[in-house]
Amino acid sequence: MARKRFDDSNCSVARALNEVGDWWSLLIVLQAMYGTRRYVDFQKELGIAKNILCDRLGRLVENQVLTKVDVGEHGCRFEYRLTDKGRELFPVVIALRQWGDRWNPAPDQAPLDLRDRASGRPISPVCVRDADGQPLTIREVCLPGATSADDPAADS
Amino acid sequence: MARKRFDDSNCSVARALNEVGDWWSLLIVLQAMYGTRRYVDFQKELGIAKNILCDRLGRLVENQVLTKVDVGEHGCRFEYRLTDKGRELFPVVIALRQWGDRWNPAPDQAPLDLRDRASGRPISPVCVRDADGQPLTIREVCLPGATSADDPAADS
DNA sequence: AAATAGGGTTGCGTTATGAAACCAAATCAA
DNA sequence: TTGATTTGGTTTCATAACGCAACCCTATTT
Repeated sequence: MARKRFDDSNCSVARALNEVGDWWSLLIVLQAMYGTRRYVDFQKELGIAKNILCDRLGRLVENQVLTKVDVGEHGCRFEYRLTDKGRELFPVVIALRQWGDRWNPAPDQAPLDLRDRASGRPISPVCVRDADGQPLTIREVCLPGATSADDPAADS
Repeated sequence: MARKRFDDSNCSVARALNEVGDWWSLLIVLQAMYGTRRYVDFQKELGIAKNILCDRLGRLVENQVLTKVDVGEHGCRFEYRLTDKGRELFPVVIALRQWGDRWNPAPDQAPLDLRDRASGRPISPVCVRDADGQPLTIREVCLPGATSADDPAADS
């Protein structure tokens, strides 16, 4: 009946998706990372329905991904700002962006490249690394959650 | 009316979410990374409704995240296997898992730790790195998609 | 031939989403 | 001081998605 939630799942991915796993939440976080803070700006940038935006902002605040701050300006009374928790979604968002750019490139534009503010050089692809910083593929990692002895990476 | 899709969005995150941004798709990919390949096993492990599972598997195959392989075994005629595209969601899934473990730890169990299969040592936290491999926070990265000059990382 | 298992599809009721209308507080303009 | 604007919502309602159970078809065992 009700959409399944994963609050009590023993899988941390499921618990994470419970907070930012719907269509809009992660896009709101992304937009916040781009600097958007105000309700109307989220609405304009994302083209999201107002009621859905209210719901998602409220839920993100509730889950402490955003904080709602009263700034007493003209008709701009609140700002939604990333918390540390929200800010730490940065690798998730960037990994997703890189994946999207790699496998579903926009037909008419170059992928946006992110650069180190200090050096101006492009950032590296986000990847899983071992303790020494060497990149690891899925084949080289033990996945304790695995339910079979099969190689999860095989495709033939 | 219709749920919004982002096929033609100029944002690669939105395009990525279009393929794996719903409640179930990324969990199916995760389960596939754990080694699950068969329809019934996905259903058992995830507790997902059969019609939804059909829809999601079909969509993931359509988007070339999984391939459907006919293996002529007893009552186990198909396997769904990760493609290269699907396998490259590894950093996304791991980053999300680490975020979930850090900010929403399961009350009754230790976070599953992933280890380098070769050395047996735990993997590093997934993070965004500069060209030299040094970790970068959001404050140290230029975000060309930014719509304002505000510091997106500020929380006060 | 009958039972079983895998892999679905179909109905049906509940929930979520999207668009537009409406509402209320605070500010700005006249 | 009155009225128009802006921000940040809530309400209403139609449509789409989800969850569950029941059913179906094929292939394989027994």
